[in-house]
Order: sequence, then C-alpha cells, then structure tokens
Amino acid sequence: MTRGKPAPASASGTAPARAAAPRRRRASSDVEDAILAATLDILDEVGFADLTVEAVAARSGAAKTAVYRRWPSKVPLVVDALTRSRPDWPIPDTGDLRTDLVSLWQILDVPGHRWVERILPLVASYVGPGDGDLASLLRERYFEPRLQAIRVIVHRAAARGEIRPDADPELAFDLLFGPLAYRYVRGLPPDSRTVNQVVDLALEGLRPRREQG
Amino acid sequence: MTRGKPAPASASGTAPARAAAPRRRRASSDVEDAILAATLDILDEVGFADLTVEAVAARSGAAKTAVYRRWPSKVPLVVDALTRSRPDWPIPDTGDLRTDLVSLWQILDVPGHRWVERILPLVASYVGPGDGDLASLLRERYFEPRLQAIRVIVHRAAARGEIRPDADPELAFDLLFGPLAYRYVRGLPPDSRTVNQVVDLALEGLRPRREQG
Amino acid sequence: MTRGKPAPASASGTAPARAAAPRRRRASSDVEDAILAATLDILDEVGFADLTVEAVAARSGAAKTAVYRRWPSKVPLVVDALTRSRPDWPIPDTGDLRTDLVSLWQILDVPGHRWVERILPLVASYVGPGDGDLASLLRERYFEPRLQAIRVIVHRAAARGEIRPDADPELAFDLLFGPLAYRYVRGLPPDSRTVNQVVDLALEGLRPRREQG
Amino acid sequence: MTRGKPAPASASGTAPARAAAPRRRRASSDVEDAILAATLDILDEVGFADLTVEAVAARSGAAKTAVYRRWPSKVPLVVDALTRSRPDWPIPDTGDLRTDLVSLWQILDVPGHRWVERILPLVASYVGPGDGDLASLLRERYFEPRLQAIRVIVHRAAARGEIRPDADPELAFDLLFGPLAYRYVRGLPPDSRTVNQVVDLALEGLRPRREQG
DNA sequence: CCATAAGCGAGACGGTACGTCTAGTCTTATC
DNA sequence: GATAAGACTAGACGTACCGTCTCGCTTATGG
Repeated sequence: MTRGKPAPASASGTAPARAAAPRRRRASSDVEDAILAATLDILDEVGFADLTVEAVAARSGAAKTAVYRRWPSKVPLVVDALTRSRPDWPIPDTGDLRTDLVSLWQILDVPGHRWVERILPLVASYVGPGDGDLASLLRERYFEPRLQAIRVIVHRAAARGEIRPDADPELAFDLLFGPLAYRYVRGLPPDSRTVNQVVDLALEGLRPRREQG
Repeated sequence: MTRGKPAPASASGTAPARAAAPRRRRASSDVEDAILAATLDILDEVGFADLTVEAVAARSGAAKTAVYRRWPSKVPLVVDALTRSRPDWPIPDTGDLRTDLVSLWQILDVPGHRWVERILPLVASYVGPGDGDLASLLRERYFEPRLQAIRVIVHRAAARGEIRPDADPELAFDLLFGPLAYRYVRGLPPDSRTVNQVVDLALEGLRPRREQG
Repeated sequence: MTRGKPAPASASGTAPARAAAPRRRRASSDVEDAILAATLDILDEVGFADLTVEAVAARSGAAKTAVYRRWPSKVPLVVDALTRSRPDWPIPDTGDLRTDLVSLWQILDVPGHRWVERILPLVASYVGPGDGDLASLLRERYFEPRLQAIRVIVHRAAARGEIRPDADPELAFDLLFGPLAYRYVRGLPPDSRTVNQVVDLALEGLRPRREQG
Repeated sequence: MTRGKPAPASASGTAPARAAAPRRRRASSDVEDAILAATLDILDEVGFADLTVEAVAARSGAAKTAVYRRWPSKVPLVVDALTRSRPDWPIPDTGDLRTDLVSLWQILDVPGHRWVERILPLVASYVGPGDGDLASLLRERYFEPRLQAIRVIVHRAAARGEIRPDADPELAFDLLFGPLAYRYVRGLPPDSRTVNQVVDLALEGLRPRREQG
C-alpha cells in the first residue's frame, strides 16, 4: 500500500479541486546553501566524526533526499562545504620570505576560517586512491591554492635572492604545512612561537651557523 | 562510511539553460489513455500492491503531474483503469438458470479481461466508508453491471417458473460471486468444476433429496 | 567512521569503568508479546493500509530490529498478530443446522475479536502464490479452524438426517463465508438479517417451494 | 509493500532449547591475541574507516562482549593493535645525520610494519583533547619512541659537531615526520627520493648555496 | 488570426517509511 | 567468574515513492 499520508480520496478523478496548500518551495541554490551552512555549523559543534547526514538535513530544513541528490555521502559533503568559497585570502608580500610564510599560516589558521586547516587534513585522510573525483576536488580546492601561494612567495624570494633559484615550492609547501598539521595530529596545536620555529628550521636547517662561515 | 563521488559542483545556479530535446506535447486524451494502459500493464506485471504512481508515469511517458491532475491517488486510478470500458459482455440467455449463471462467470473471469474479477475485489477492500465518491464509482462501474446481469437472469428464470417469483437477485449475486471471490482469497482459484458446484449449491441447497420427493 | 554516539573514550583499554546505564532489557517473549499487542492496537486505530512497522516498533517500545528479526515485513506480522491466539471459540451445537451456522458467524464476527473476519480476508489477498509459507500459516491458523467448525456442524447435521450424507463441507464453507466476506468488500457489512438470509439460501437454494410439497 | 517470507512462527517461546555446538573456551590471552590479530588483518583489508567491531569479533571468533570488555570502542582498539608490540627497531647510527634520518624512516615505513606510519596519524586525529588516557597511550607507544630515536640521532650529530648543540630534537621530529605524513594525507605517498629531499631540506633549508661558500 | 491560458514533460522539493547495519548493553547458559 | 553467543534498544544509513511545486514549452481556444 501507500506510504505517507493517503489522498483525501476525492472522487473518481473528475474533480480537480485544487485546494491551494500553503507549502512553499525554495530555489535550488537556497537549498544548497542551507545544507552547506548547516554542515559547517554542525562541524563546528560536534566535529567530523559525529556529524551525520540526518542532522545536516534536519538543521538545514532540507529533506535527506535533497542532500543525497547532491552529495553521495558525508565525506564529499564535508569536503565541499569546507572548500566551497573561493580562496579570498591574500598572498602575503612583505618583502621577506620568513615573514611571508609566517603570515600565510596566520591568515589561514583562524577560527573565522572554520578551522579548515585543522579539520580538512583529517577528512582528506578518508579519501583513498579509488576516489579519483573526490581526490581531484580536494587537490583543486584545498591543496592547490595553498601550494600556489607558496609558489608565489618562493618565487618572489628567489627573485630577491633570498633563496636559491631552483628551490622546489612543493617541498617548501610540505615542509611548512606538514609539521604544523602534524602538531594537530600529536594533540599539540601549534602556537605562534612554534610556527616561527618551524619556519626558521624550514629556512635554515639544523646546521650550525659556524659551518656556513 | 564509504566514500563516493563528489557533487558535480553545480555552479551556484544562475543559468538553468535547458537545451535538450525538442519536447513534444500530446493531446489530453492521448495522455489519459496512455496512463490507463500503463496502469493495466503494470497491474498485470507486479500486482496492485507493488504498483506505484511513479512507475505508471514512467511507463506511460507522462509526467507525474499529469497523473495526479486526473486521479488523486493510486486506488482511484486503478479502479478507473479496471472499470473504464463499458460493460460489453452479453448477459447469458440459455433458457436455463443454472447454465446462465455458469456462463456469466465464465464470461467475466477470463485473462483477456485483465483478471478484473480477481483484482478488483482486493482493490475494493481498500475503499472505506469515507470514500463516498470512490465507493459510488465502484458500485456503478463494477458491482451494478454484474448485479444487473443477475437481475435479468433471475427474472427470466422466475418467469420460466424455475425459481420462486420473490427470489432476491441481490442475494443471488452475493451467493454466486461471494464464494468464487473467496476462493481467490483462500489461494484456491476456482476451476470450472468448482463454479458448477457453487452454482448447484446456490441453487439447490444442502438439503437431502429425500425431502424433495 | 563510526555511526551513532562515540565511545566515552575512557582510557586505552585498561579501565573498563562500566558507568551503569539504566537501560533495561526485556525477555524475548515479552518483546514478542509487546510487538503483537501494538500491532493489533494500531490495526484497530488506523487499519491495515496505514499500519507501519515503524509505528509498531515505537508503540511496543521495541527496536525496529527486534521486529524485523521475527517477521520479514508487515504482512506476515499482521497475519501472525491476527491469528496468534488459538481458536478458543466453541463450535455451536444447537441440534439444528441453520441455527448452528448463524451462531458460528455471530461468534466469529464480533468487535472483541478484533474484526478478524473483516481485516484478514483483505490481508489474505496480499498473499500471493509465491508466499508458500505465509499461505500455509494463513490456512492453518485462519481458514482451517473455520473449515473444521463447518465440518463438524455439517457432519452432525448429516447424522441427524438434516442434509444428504455426501454434502461437501468445504463448499458449505465457501458458501457461508464467501458471501458474507463479499458484503464487506461491497461496502455493505452484513447485519444479522443478511446472515440469516444467506444461510437460508445456502441451505435451501433458490428453488420454488412447490418442489418441496 | 512487498510480501516476503513469514516468520518461523516461533511457538510463543517457552523452550529456548539451544542445542548447538559444544562451546569451547579459550584462555584470556588467546582471546586478546586473536582480537588484535583480527583487527590488524581487517585494517589491512578495508582500512580504518570501514573496520567495525562487529567484524573484528566475527573474524577473531570472539564475542563482541569480549572485545568491549577490553577496549571501550574502536579507536582504542586500533591504537592498541597498531602499537602493541614493543618498538624493536634499531636506532640508526651511521655516523652521518642525514643518513641516520633517511634510514629511520625507511626502517619504520615498511609494508611488513602494517603501514603504521600511514594509518596511525589518521587514527590519532580522532583522538580529541578529552581523551586523556588514549592520548597518553598514543604518546607513549607511538610518538615517544620515534621522538626518542630522533633525540638520540640529533644528540650524536651534535656531539660530532654536525649541527649546533642547542638544536631542538622535537622540532626535528616534526620537521621530518610531519611532511612525510602530510604526503599521505595529500594522496601522494612519499617515495625514497621524496624522503631524501625532505631530509635535505630539513637539514639545509632553503638558503642559497652562496652563503655556505 | 493571433494572443493567452491551459496543459504538457521534466524533475527537484519536503517528507515518511523502508529494510539494513552497527553501536554498545545486557542476559543466558556453558565451562 | 569469565566465557561465547546472541538478543536487546537505539539510531543513522542510503533508497524508494509520496504528493506538491516550479519551470519552460507547446498547443488549443476564444476574443
């Protein structure tokens, strides 16, 4: 038999009798925005592990169907929500490589940025090699903009003669973001002093100054 | 938690941009016929319980809207589909009451008739006392023609002196169709032998012959 | 990725530290009884078509899992609920066939009997030929006891010489229950007058009285 | 609503009547070993996200109870399984800091080592600040041995005069493991060339060669 | 004869319920 | 007393349809 509420069973089918129900329907992009906003809210409140699609739907006022129509499951939804907005942060250009790198991290790792730097690496670790499309999305929306910022910063520094011309920005990227992300993993979130130290080491290495003389 | 494909990232949605096929539109009666035909097809294939309006729309090539514009729900749709055609079957007139009744059943309960006698009683049981209009439709289109046939047959038999003049055709109707419909309910569809026996009993009762001598 | 609430994450696994939750668990047969009772309640309230497994679980205080562990879906559940109790009604023995048959129907079709005679034929019509086990259950629990009652009544009547000795009880069964069930289908529930008429006709047929003289 | 198989009609339930197999009982440590072994097997097969306690119990032949008696949930179980064995790997001592660091990573990140370096950082990211005991376990069993190895290596290098005496081993640790773990997160597992480059950069920084001349 | 309104296919919308899966708890009977 | 087995409550999962509602197009109709 039928699920849901049955029809009012009005006649055989001769009388149309539109009863003019008050239910409203939102535009598609409104629904999408509401879902993504609810996702970010819930991420903030309970974290990634305890976020459920059910709760996202309820919070956003959308039907579960509306969520699943757009995202096949939780991980792509969260990735999309966290990386939706175009990167609008500026690439630091202070004239000094060290200051640029410190500034970049400070710009990115802020509460107002929804803790993206904190949550997304965790989410990323759920993406296996089989999820090609999702991996691409992550690369394009998350890693690539950050990598690009490093490229610009490193390129400028090389132009200034601060570093050797053939320095690899991708390694610089890993060397900056890797240790700081690792600090979150270790349960010791990096403070500004740590960021400075990491940048220093990334820049200067462990060798004593005396060898350089 | 499985991963899965990411959203197509539908670009916020300014341009709907339906390009697609050159949509055709059919005449209203064509749509109606297609829907009813699809309903009967699907009834044959999966039965009443598993028939869905969604499938009817898909099969008929109509939009769900087009179905709901005409019928408020599944039950009225099925009733309409099953009883649409005017009763074009002949009322048997063999000169013998017993033969008339057996013939009547044989005329009605044929595969080509879409098993109406089998399915419709089930559908009818879904119609509650609150569904006045639908109940009326059922009565007019299904029960009344059959009852009328019995009336004619019984009247002729009474005129021939085969039965007592005050015999109630409505009871005769229940007494013929009831047991045979019940056989379907019991999972033991009546064969022609059973039909004969039912008619015999309906006609002669259980009394021993000796009382009649 | 875990579903549901995460563990309180107490320690590594050295400390069990059971927090002594107040949740209680019931014995298996209690759960079964609660589910069946809830099923009957809901059947009474909303009818078969609108009964949902979800509601049964909620009403009974059981988890949906507990329902599905025992019954694969709604139809078997309802059949089981409606036919669970052993038939404890007496087989009438008034010394008169006609009175026995009328009494039998009056005994069965009572409100206190949860309208079994009304609902179960509808439910039965959902059981297809493929549902062998369910059809068997129906036969054993519903049809067979009624058929057996007819057998006893008819046998006694034959012994008394009221009817001919070779009268077929199964046909008598169809001839009594069929028309009355059909009356429900037609939306005209039988009153006691109708029951009397059906029994009379089943017994005496439509033959004119003159043959009896 | 689909039909389906009826319930086995379990006879109201007076007699439980467990016949079954003659259950054997294993020693406690056997059970523990079996559970941990099953955990590692399943981790290899389906990864952390899709590992379930249910599957671990089934694979190990233990009851779920036996698992929950020892570990409160999946994360502690996995942490325990991955870090159970005492660190038996040697701390490299080649006389060269660079070679020591490369060797250390090669020793740790081997397939036979159950991909601990790959999986555990992911698992660790599930451990929140509230999970004090679990965080301690992680630190003691995973991070501390690796940190200690770095301490030894760095200390030796400082003694040899390879690096300045006040170099911070903890930063060296983050600078070595962070970027490599980050490579897994980015979906680009580090090959030996990458390990070399990371070590080089960690050691020499981005400074132009001219300063060294 | 052309404008306009009704009806069309398409399909997303908020929902309900489905039947499945796993979590973590608790009972039972066995050893 | 600890065990294996497994039923229990709880609740999220992802799917199927429900009946409603835009949305542009197409085609009759009526001014």
